[in-house]
Amino acid sequence: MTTKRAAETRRTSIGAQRNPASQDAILQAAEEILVEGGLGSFSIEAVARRAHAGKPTIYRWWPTRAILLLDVYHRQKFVDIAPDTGAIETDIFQLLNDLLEFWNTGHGGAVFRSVIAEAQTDPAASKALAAYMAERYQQGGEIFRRAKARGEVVDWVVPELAMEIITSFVWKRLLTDRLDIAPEQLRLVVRHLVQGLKVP
Amino acid sequence: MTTKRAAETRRTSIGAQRNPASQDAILQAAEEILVEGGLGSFSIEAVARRAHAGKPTIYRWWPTRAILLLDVYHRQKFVDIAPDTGAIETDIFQLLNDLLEFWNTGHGGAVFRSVIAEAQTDPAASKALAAYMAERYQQGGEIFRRAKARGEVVDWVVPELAMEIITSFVWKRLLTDRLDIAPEQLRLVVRHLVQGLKVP
DNA sequence: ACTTGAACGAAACGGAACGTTTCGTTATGT
DNA sequence: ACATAACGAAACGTTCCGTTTCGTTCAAGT
Repeated sequence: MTTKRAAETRRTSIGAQRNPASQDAILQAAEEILVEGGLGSFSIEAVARRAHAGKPTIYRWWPTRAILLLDVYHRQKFVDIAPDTGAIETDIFQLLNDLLEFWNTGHGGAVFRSVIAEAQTDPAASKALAAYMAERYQQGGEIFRRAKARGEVVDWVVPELAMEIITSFVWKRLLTDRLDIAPEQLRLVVRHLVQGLKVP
Repeated sequence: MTTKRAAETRRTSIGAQRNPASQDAILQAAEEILVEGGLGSFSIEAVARRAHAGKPTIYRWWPTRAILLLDVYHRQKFVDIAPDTGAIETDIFQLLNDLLEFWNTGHGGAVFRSVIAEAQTDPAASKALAAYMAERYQQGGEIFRRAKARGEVVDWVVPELAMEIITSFVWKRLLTDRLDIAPEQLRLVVRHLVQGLKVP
């Protein structure tokens, strides 16, 4: 008997290389803690305990709390950022609807909230979040580029800016715990948002 | 000599009542720490040190960090939430412009960011923030009620919802450190936001 | 006038999480 | 075979938590 106890469950080194089992266990534990208790109960100690991992192992691969959070966040399956229904209004409705469903039903909402909160403290997290969002606007802007090509949207619309404006609303709802938006209410919101962008 | 040292600078009890001097010193120290170092360096210990106050004094009047933050926040001088220029577009432009200036030049931005971040951890802060925002939308909605009375805005516009949508954009900019919006760019944003709400 | 009681700043408490170091073990790469 | 590196566990000193204890300074009630 080489170890004192719990030898059967203890993960150990697989040599001079990263252990994927440890990586998975840590990321899963981090996500679980975040979803169950929110950012308030999220600590490296807690993650290490839950994952049965050593703190140095976590610090080796995720130097800061923010980096670990972002890694959890990026593991999430994401919704289609640029649906193509043929009309701008239904495109936006579907985009926001998918996003709300992803945040409400999955773990995405809790994790994303935490990332945003962390970005208010950690400049590195803030930068990473900004880069990510810029990419999202770029991709999502495709909705408006298509609509402009169809002649559905006026020419002064800036696709990336329009995307930012539109997603800002659900951001705020996420951060203020008011994601329970009924479909007809969401339709009204979309109307407020895109009515003025359409060609009269 | 009754005290050992620093007797000349030490605030003391003024009897069985709250000491306004201590209250001021604590709130000012809290604001300074928040502005200088952000929420990351904001702790009750740090505030007590800076204010030369005892921790029990702080905990007596501000039971939680969130309550202290909200108190600092409410001390700020606020911009006019419902300017009346006679036209919806210029009303909104002025509102957002004033808000941006307040956040950029004063301490309002840093403090408000911290309140939002704190609300992601503390449910009580979240509730207080939600109540405050609801009141703001109610007041700011006056812009749209006036515009509707003038026949400038279509009838399906919901004043409070429109206000929430419009302020969501600057919220997101505040939280992602991108408040440097040039006047002409802000004018473009306002155009995106209100063009569709106007009577054709 | 005297006593009671509450607020004040300072100091110290036990507990939790921080980020780091030390250790013995495991297994890869040379 | 041997150096190297990752692993989990344990312990380190530090910081902040929220609370308690202490001696003081006064206002309020008797």
